[in-house]
Amino acid sequence: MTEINPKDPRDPAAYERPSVAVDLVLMSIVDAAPAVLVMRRADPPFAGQWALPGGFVRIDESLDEAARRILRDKARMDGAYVEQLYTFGALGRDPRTRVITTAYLALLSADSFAAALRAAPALKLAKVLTAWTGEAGGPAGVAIEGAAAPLAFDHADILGTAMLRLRGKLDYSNVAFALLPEAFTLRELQDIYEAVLGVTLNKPAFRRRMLDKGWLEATGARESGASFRPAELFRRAINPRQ
Amino acid sequence: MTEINPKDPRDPAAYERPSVAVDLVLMSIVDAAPAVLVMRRADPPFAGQWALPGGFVRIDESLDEAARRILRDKARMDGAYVEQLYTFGALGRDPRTRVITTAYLALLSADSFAAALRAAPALKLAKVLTAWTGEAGGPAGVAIEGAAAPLAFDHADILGTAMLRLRGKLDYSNVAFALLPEAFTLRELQDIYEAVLGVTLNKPAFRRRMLDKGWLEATGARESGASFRPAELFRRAINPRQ
DNA sequence: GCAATAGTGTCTGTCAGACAATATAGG
DNA sequence: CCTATATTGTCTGACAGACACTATTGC
Repeated sequence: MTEINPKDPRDPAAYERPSVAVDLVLMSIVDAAPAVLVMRRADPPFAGQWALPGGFVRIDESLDEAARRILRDKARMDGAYVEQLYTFGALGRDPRTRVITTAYLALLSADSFAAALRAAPALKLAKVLTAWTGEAGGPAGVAIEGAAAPLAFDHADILGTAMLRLRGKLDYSNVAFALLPEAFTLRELQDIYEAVLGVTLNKPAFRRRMLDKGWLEATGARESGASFRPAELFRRAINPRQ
Repeated sequence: MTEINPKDPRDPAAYERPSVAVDLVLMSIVDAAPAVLVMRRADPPFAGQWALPGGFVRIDESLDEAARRILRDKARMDGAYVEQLYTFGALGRDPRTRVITTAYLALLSADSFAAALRAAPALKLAKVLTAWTGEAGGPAGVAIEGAAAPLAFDHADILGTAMLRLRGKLDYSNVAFALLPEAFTLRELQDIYEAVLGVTLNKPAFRRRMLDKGWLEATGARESGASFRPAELFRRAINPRQ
């Protein structure tokens, strides 16, 4: 279908084209630890291994649309927080043929995460294994049902990049809210920060800092069910002042 | 050459493939203002308009290699600081055919910038026009020889993304050094920060902060040629403590 | 000595960490 | 009242901004 004419470097049709895919890093914080949704590969290459959900980009959809479609089809999910992460274009990353993949990062609340696991049986929860070795970043492994499992392709690199991005954005943006349900307590918000950053934070200071940012709005409601003083529930402010 | 078989969603060959390109944002700070190198397009689409240097990714090179090759071929430059910026995959961004482009950001010193302009006559210096409208970001225009000029394709979006990335990384990384020559004064370093952030900074505080970070190393040498007290020259520390 | 910029000292307000004290739900 | 956690108050040290002061070069 495509005639290769290597004579004209300005003509897009003069180049053999790579396949372009989108892979999703569906992350949440479960039991105070980062977790990601993976699927077991049925076919070669890497048959039997775990991989991030993904798919090829169609010729009539944008990259963002492809990410949304795969989120919908493979995780039965709509309306999550999604942002482009990085594009992986090394030569040997897919042994079949040349595949360039643009990874997207989606952040889900623990509730949405559980809902996706119920709605899409092919998905499996994997805990992210991160050696917090300084700023290096590097690839991140996963553990499934307690046992370390290798990831297919370069998906460990993708996951490592996702963890770095998430850590980096916590400080200066409000992505943390994407990992929480509509209403949440300050303790739950702090748990998110501590799980992602891998540190323990000072409670009064954290409280002050968050309230001063103006990102939060009191709902007036309180937690229920605990046998001690219930915490106040907050939500994301409608008009956050920057 | 490629047989389309839409029946098997797992087969890369089952999808019509987009063209994949790489575009470079070659940035520097010239006369205390952000500047970028552009080329005038000779052929349609957007013939006569200005565009970022770029090219199609070959089937036997990685994305990073393609960026380096284009840097070498179009800007006659080697060894600059280069990082991947973002991948632009909207549907109509190239009127000829489906082209997905991965943009790379390269940071150059004013000296390297001038050298590239001399070595590659097709390149032209363009001043970046940024309306510092809050955090929005948005597209950024350019001015060439004092007159505003439209950019081809979605290159204004790419440039806007580059400016945002540069601004964001100044605070927590040492990218500023990539915009300076080997040896530089603290005033020159501060000029970089002020030009990129669009603010004026306090001199003693800036000095303290930079020296405390441990990224700098005194060379022992001093500026020369000025008719006033010469400033001490620093270089990037070999073993920066984080 | 003069001009112009480099570099330093000091005060002050802001803010995060530490830690203690108080508040409040269920039992 | 007791337990466990939420929420608040206060002290303190680190640090950035402001601003004045001293240092040094060419002329």
